[in-house]
Amino acid sequence: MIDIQLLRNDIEITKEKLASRGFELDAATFQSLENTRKVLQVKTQDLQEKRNSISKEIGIAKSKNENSDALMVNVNAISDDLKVGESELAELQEKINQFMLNIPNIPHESVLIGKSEADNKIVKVAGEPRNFNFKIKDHVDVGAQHGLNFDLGAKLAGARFVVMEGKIAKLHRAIAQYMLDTQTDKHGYKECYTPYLVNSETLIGTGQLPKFEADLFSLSHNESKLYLIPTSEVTLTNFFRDEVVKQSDLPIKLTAHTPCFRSEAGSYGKDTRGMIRQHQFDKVEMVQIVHPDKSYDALDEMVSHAEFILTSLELPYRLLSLCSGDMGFGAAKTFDLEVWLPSQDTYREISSISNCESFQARRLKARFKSEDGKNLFVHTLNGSGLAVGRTLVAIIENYQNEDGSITIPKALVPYMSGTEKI
RNA sequence: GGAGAGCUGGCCGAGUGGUCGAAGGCACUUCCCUGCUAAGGAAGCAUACGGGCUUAAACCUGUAUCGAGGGUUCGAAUCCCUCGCUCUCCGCCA
Repeated sequence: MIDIQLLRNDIEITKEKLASRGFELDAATFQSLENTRKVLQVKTQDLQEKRNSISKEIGIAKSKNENSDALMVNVNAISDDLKVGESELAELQEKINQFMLNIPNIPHESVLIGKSEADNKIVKVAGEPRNFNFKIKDHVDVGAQHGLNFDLGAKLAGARFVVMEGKIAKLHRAIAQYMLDTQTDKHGYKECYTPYLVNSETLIGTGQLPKFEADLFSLSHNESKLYLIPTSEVTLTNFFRDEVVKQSDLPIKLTAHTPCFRSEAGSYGKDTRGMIRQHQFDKVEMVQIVHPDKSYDALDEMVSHAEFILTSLELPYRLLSLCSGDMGFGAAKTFDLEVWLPSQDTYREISSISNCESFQARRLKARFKSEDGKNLFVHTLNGSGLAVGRTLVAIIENYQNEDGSITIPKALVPYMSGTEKI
């Protein structure tokens, strides 16, 4: 959620900034809601004040055994107006709240203005795509003989699900373990295990709801509804919902390896082959909760933490700075890491690292107590470190051999019980 | 699944219809005293959102908040209903 004061004070400037990411702010609606709110709130609070003070007098009168009939008449006279005012005000505030919840974050000033991924800026290209002296296969074909089974996934659950068996399942696990160990032991994140099902408040906190319900899987439980997490950013960041942490506790760095569930509504026909786009995939997520002055340093740091995985796995990649039109709903600035996929002759996203500034914190009421005793919103950041499934794809393709075997990247050999090739 | 107990400020904990945003204690902040440490004394110390004033802050003022939501009442932390969560016992269970 953006700061409502930005709309009260500088709505035209804010509207312009939001337009750069393709969001049209309905300023007229906001201003009319806001004008009504102001009048109604003052009126209602005024009536409440009257009721409270008369009620207090009644209490005093009763305790002295004095007659309070006249006071009762007074207070009854305002009660109808008050009831109407209170309910209208509540309704109006809910409308304003919904309006605010549907506004995306404002891009940081360093973000390039652009419409789509075509306008993203390549910051860095690292590693050399390997020269193959044989006809390469994609990960589906190479993986098939190692236990990567899409037919079985489809049989059990439908399209966009996969079963891994044998060595490929072990490699998948090895990748996740390696990432988790690296982010904890080397980069100082605290390892966490979290629920895979969450309630709607949690998803509102990180911004998936109310706007992106269609992207989520959900299930009903008793009277309520639970959602499968689309990323552990959701659970890790929500640790701090309604919390005030000490300034000295910052920065807080958390990581988790979890499955992620996405309905992929609206991506029909996209990446239908292979495991680039699955309903269920594993990811090692990094989250940082930081002081507002430090969030852009933290962003750079997190990019380097994700890059380290690619570098140490010796996978060619590039780093992109996303333009305003391609960023996610809650992000003020985002870097994507893309890994080289030889079968597609291109780079594909394998990590996305965002600074949400105070956007999520405001929804979450996640604050820290500053040195002068004030409660201020923290800044929240999240990034993949990395997507496990896509890393598996990248390894299968980049490390494939002519005979169909796959060389295990050096960094993963210890996690494969010493196996150097499968 | 059955039975019971509970949920109050950063923490502990009083408060069963009225001057309660909430006693008391701990922690914390400032000051005083004490030639270290310790002890003692005074004051302050929840959050959110409005309105006023203001460049802003400070400040003044109002409203709301005692797990959440609804109800009764002139008035609810306190009474009623629904839900959530925690704990104890029983049953079942990986």
